[in-house]
Amino acid sequence: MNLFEGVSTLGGIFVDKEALRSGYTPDTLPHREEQIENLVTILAPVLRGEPCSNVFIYGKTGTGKTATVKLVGRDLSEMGLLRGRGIDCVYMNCEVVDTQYGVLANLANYFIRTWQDRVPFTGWPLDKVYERMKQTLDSLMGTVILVLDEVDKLVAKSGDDVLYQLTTLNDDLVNSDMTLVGVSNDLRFADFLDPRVKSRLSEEEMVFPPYDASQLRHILMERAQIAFVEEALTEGALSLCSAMAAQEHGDARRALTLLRVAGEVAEREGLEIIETRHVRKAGMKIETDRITQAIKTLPIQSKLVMLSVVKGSDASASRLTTGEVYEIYEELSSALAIMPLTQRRVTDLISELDMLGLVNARVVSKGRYGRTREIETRIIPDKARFLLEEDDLLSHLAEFKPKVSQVRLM
DNA sequence: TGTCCACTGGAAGGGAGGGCTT
DNA sequence: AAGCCCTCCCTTCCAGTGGACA
Repeated sequence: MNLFEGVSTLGGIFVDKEALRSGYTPDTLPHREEQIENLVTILAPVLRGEPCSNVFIYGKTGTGKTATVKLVGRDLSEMGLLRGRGIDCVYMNCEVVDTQYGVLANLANYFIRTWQDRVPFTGWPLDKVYERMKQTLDSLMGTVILVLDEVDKLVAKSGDDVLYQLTTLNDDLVNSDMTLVGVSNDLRFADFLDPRVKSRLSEEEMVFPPYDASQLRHILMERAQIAFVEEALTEGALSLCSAMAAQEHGDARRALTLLRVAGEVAEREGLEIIETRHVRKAGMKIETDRITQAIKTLPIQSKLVMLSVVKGSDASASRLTTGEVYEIYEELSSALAIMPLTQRRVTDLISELDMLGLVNARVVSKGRYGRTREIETRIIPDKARFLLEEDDLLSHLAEFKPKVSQVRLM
């Protein structure tokens, strides 16, 4: 008997699952008509071969910023083609490309077709990369719209030098011109920029408000029609999805993921209909998957710090201070015979764990007894321990009890 | 009101690792 | 092979800080 004999050839619940994924760009974006029109007006001069203003777009995650920019970019390039104007829309996510070198090299490589001419991912001096990028763009004799998504991540990591370079690029270009579209979900981001960069980058500003529950419901309904077979989605499940996402600052991306996972859960149960319980299950599954993934992919030192927090909170009811976590960390390091990092570095790792949502760390002042951070795990300790001890190296620490926390118990 | 603790978090810089150029 | 550049991870140094306590 074949192992796949029992698997149905019919799609089950889904017709086109892609419609619920974050990379999908639909043909219409409900409740973003105003923003789309705005962006079209700003970028329209490009079609007449005139320069247009740089744009800065703000809005929380899942408010349709990226989808709007991609949709407008796609139509603009198409219209350019029809009218015989070369318009290229280059999209870059600065969470992935987060260095000056990376942005310049990727921009150049987007247009370079031959391997031997491409900019290597490291190795060249920056001015050489800039020069190659400039030449490449100039040889296009057209317009480039560069979209820098999550641009705040780029600036946080590499400063605003690259933005300055890009905003002044037009002065260096003879045959082509470039327009920058910066996208950020941090509203105060521009305040930290060099004033020259700020004024050049935000010639036009747009703000994307969060969706409310009824708007989310409408968006989900439209996508569900593409994604699911008819009648697969119940009213209750739809409402619950939009309500849950509306609670999380109106995040449409989350709502769509919730719907997709709910569909997968129902499908796995062999059902052809999605009910509210599937949405609830999906909500829990997404969160567990996120945590599992986050812990498993931590570098070893971060895992060790995380384990120190878990072992520390095992032994003590009160929250741990940075100093206590570091003492446990030192013990664990010596048990594994690895060189411990400095406390300074460990504080940074704790901040990273905090940002990943794996621990809670807040700065408190204990007056005479100093200023420190109070740290506690945000995950069920047994679950965290289980995931951490899956690491070969850390599995040796399963029975290890730190001395420090034993002292604290008395 | 001033002191002092236990850090926080910024800045600078070292060095390993990846890759290019000559 | 030597010299250079950039990024990443880390250390070292140190000014700054909130609030309990004397």
